Amino acid sequence: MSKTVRVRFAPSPTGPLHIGGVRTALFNYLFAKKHKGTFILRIEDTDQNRYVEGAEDYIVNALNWCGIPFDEGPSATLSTEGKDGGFGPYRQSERKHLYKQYAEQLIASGNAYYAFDTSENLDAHRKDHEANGKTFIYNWHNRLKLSNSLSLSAEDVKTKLENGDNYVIRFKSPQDEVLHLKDSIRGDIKIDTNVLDDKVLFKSDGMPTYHLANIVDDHLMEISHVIRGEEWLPSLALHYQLYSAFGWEAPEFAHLPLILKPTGKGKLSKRDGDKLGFPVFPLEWKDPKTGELSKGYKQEGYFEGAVINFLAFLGWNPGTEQELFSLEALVNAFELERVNKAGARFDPDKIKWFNHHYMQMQSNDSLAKTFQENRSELKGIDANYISMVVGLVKERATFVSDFWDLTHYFFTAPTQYDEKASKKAFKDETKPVLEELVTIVDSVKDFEVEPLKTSVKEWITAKEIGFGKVMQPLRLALVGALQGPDVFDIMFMLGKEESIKRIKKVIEKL
RNA sequence: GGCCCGUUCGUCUAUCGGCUAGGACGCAUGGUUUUCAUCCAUGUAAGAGGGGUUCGAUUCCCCUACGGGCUACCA
Repeated sequence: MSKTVRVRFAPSPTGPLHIGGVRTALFNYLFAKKHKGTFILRIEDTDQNRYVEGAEDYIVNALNWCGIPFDEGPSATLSTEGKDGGFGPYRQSERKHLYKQYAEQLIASGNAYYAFDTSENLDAHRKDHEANGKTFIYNWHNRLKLSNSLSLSAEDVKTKLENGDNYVIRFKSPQDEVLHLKDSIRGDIKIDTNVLDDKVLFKSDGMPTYHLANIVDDHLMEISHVIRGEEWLPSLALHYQLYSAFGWEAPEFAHLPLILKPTGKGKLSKRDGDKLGFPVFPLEWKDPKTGELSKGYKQEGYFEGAVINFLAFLGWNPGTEQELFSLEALVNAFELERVNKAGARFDPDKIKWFNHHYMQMQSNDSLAKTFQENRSELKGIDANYISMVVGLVKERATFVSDFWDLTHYFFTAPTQYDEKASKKAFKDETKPVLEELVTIVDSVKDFEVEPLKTSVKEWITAKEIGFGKVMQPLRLALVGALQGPDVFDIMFMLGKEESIKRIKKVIEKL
């Protein structure tokens, strides 16, 4: 890899960035950083009809949240500022003026031509062919029978253009050639040009299509490696031909495998998330038109490191048995050659597993802070206390949102006791035992975990009461259910007074 | 329909001609925790099918099947 690595992530601002798009961005980022290269964000907004307000901001915010910010990209109104590396602008709509000359250059060199067919006309042809069991391909087979600068006389063409007739510019796909395409992940691919059609390069609305804009921009921005989703593989032949027609050196291509639905057929879509209850977007998204709200990983309580770590392993692996990787570690380990060919199913269980691990790496303080922000019950409670409580339960949690169920009894006394457990633990003989326990607990001068534990245990042993007869009712009195961390940890956190209060409450009931 | 890509445990995957096919998620069982969870241990389960090539194929080639993508003046 001798040349300077410059890669780009080129999404369309047609909505929130899909998790598959995040994966593509991630692989581009990892590759760039691994080779000390540049990661570029380019906004492909050549289709004005599909433009969605806020989508570009969303993309930038999503990349930032994931910790994979771009080095060069559009100057946004947000915190990212402009990051022009001298290759801007980075929005294709702002580069509009550039493309037409390149399309015309192709016409001049005989690689492209004007076409005047209406979409209605073309649709009719397609339907007609389909009805006869044939496939309509706009190429050398029939381009002379259609309305374009190849079939029409020079004068007709001139008149049409001067009259301002609608026209598109199409690539003139060659006849009887075999193209040899290269893909770093898939190896060599051979394509017969006879099955290719004359793709539209320049639209009648004055904008280039993806194909033209993409090639021109990649060349102008000196992109060295194009890493994109597998859905672009069928376009690779056209793109190769475009580079060749311009006389430009093509970058290296790598087509990433797709991310598939957890179950069933097809690639992962927005609906899967709604149906199966997991997000398919990094950040929450509210559709500006319908007002519909889509869940985001961030808001659902996933840690960005966990999401990135999980995504990295969808279609790639380091070849070792290590699975937990920080972003830096991923950068070091990443190799394009180790990317898989086959599509990977999205596994919601696995990403939760990652999240559980990343939870353990978070500091109690930062977890406590989010916890406190998310629960109104915690307003005004000492941050240190919450932090200690979190430390006691975080190993059993996957999300911060699990905390409340796990810890509510640290903040509010139980109002009811688990029915089944009560029947088992609260017996007639429990009352005198608990009464005596109160005096034991009360007598502990240094109310710390160890002295408390020793006093209670010594008492149980000496009186031969039996641990179960004390511990079960005690836990029930404190927690309200038979769950949670060590009872003595809980008592210590609650303090002597509150602990006794809760035990007495049970005594009254018995 | 046409074209292209793919195919190892249920899922993510290792293996670059020598395999008792390894790991992780999930699931199951046991241990720890006098609770629950965590954790630990063990177990469960796989190279689509058929032809070649080879001393030997999960690995290389071909066919079939299946899966996926593309087939717009969308990206």
